[in-house]
Amino acid sequence: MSQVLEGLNPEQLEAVTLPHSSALILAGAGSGKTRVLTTRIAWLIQTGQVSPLAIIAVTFTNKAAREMLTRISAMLPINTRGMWVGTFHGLCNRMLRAHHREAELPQAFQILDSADQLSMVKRVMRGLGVDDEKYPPRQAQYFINANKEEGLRAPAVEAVDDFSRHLLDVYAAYDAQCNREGVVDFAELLLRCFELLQNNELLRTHYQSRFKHILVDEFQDTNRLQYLWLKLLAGSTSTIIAVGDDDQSIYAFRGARSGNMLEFEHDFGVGKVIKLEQNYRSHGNILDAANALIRNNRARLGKNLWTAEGKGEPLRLYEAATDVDEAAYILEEVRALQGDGVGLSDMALLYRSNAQSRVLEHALFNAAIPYRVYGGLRFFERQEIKHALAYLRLIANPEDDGAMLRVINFPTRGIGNRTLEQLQAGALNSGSSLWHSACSNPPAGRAGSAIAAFVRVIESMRNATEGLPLPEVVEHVIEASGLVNHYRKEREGADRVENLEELVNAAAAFVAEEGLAVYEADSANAPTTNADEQAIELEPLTAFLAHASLEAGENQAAAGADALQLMTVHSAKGLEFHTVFISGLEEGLFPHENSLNEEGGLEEERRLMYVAMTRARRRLYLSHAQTRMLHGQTRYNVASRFLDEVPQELLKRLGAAVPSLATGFASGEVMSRQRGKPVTVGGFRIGQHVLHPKFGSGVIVQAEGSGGDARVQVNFRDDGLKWLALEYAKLLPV
DNA sequence: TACCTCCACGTTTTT
DNA sequence: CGTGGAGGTA
Repeated sequence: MSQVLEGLNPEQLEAVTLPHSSALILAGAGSGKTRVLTTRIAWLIQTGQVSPLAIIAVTFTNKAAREMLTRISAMLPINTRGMWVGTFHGLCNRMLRAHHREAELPQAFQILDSADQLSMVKRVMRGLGVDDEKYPPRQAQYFINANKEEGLRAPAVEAVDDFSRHLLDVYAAYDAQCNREGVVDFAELLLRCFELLQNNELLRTHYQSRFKHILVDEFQDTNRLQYLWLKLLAGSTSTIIAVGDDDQSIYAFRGARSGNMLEFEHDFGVGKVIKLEQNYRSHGNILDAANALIRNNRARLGKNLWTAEGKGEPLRLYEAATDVDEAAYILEEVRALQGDGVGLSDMALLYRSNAQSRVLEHALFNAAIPYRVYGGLRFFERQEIKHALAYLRLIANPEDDGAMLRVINFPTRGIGNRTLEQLQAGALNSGSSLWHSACSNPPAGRAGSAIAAFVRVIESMRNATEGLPLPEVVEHVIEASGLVNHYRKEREGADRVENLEELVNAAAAFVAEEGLAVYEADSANAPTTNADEQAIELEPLTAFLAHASLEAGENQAAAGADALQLMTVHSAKGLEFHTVFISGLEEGLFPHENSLNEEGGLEEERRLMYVAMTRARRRLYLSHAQTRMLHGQTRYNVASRFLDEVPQELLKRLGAAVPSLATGFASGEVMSRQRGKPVTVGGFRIGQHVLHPKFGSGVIVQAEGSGGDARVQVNFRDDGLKWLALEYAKLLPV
């Protein structure tokens, strides 16, 4: 028996050693799914069943892909280079580079990130003369992506009304412009790759027979197009091992369809679904609470986590008077835990939406507790970095109008809007790129010479960097472009200069580490029907630019000392901590009010809560505030319904159980206590919890009038905000 | 061209 | 309340 199998539980073992048939593995939180995936790969190879070249493993994030490669390397003394392990986008990129001609792309095609895509959409809309008031570019961008992710090109989409007809025009023109410039967006990577396999039988059968084993992580997050791509790649001879957890599907809002799991079972004739239900992360009480909560969802495949460990501590529920009070409480507990030896970085402070972090950060900052907020700007998304990349893109491909527009006047060179308009008109007239138009028929006069100067800058950069190693190319460009000089002169530019220098290091690291290897790997001994695949020799610069687009860098503030982890529940997925604080558990916030009108919205919110709870290993805090400042006004919120769905015997209640004027309305009283004493209207006061025969329970948020005209606004847990006349409404104080 | 003021807006996010 | 984008002015 192979030693990689040691220590697996029966279900894990079954999943790892499945025969060559497609399977669905329902893997709960903390059940060792990554271990199962990597061990299966190791087992397949070690037992000599398949060559590493016959395996393709797909993930959603680069982090997950790296983790997988690291673990495989630890188990097997082989070079993992020939193995295709990566994200959907990364793998499609790899395939498209190898077969760029068949895909009708330049080999050095550039990848647009969301921001690049948006500016392209804006540009196209301006060209078409579409009113961007009536058709917000963001919406057009969403429209394009949503359709691509359904596998639909513009001509395949049916226009149902005038509005969608306009958006379709934009979609078509946008695609045409991308083709002209030789650029692709994220969704295009997948769609183009899908179409490549669909239209080219030779390539399709080649890859279908090569990749005998397809393994997919986080399968519940696949969208329509990703599923179609997988299906096409599998053909009739390959098998797919799909690992996922429908209870952790929290990305429906961006097109993920956990329904793909059911469809997969059907399409691939999956007989038995393997369930990994033993949890190796959390104590029993935490799991019992999470299980009880998620049982309230109807749309489930069904699964119940258990642990061999003890029940552990009860969950702690804190009811705070205000958001500030909530923060103060959390801070106190963090300090106490720190005293007990729990590291700050082993504690996470979670919230539903980013706006909630401010109050928490403020409190932490004042208390001088180190913290780290996830979800800020990432390295390759920074302004100065994008500028530098735009120069590099222009060197690699002068047809790239987006790059040209970004830097033609940055640093400023006296090329204003007027000149730019002339240039764009010229390009539009001749149907060519801006660069071409700038070279062949530049505008007359001063503007013309400014443009000629810019053209010379780019050309001399291209000449000077030809044949240089990548880091030196980058170094030359950040200097010769004038970027470094520009930011040196700026007041707050020091950080930006530093980042530009860091870009040189990033390029050096890229060359030294993986970098190009991925593109070269196949040449060794891949059985191939295609000459291209054997000789992928990508320019280092092109590869680096693709890397920059596909991996925007760490999604967090600078790593470093031991720090408390602050993040949204979404970004916490996949992580675990000794202690987890889930804050803002209030109706309207979590579940978020916007979700209540959406089909399946509440269930997605509940899965989100489930994900949040299952992050905790040992201790879980749940908290809510009666009063919270949001969008500049004080809101009174009822406790989240999710708190009622947790068995009460698992909870230890702390804090104010009953709202009281003394503690409860530090900020509310500014409004309600105008003349030294609390305003009461017909025996009710603002912030009071009430019961209505039809609408159920709620909280009084505002009041106006008096006597017979007295009206109060109540925030009902189920029906939202309503104005009620006290004379008629049968309100009961709670 | 740079700065400033005003206004609108305000889930979740990876590639 | 805070931010970010747009538009206007020096």
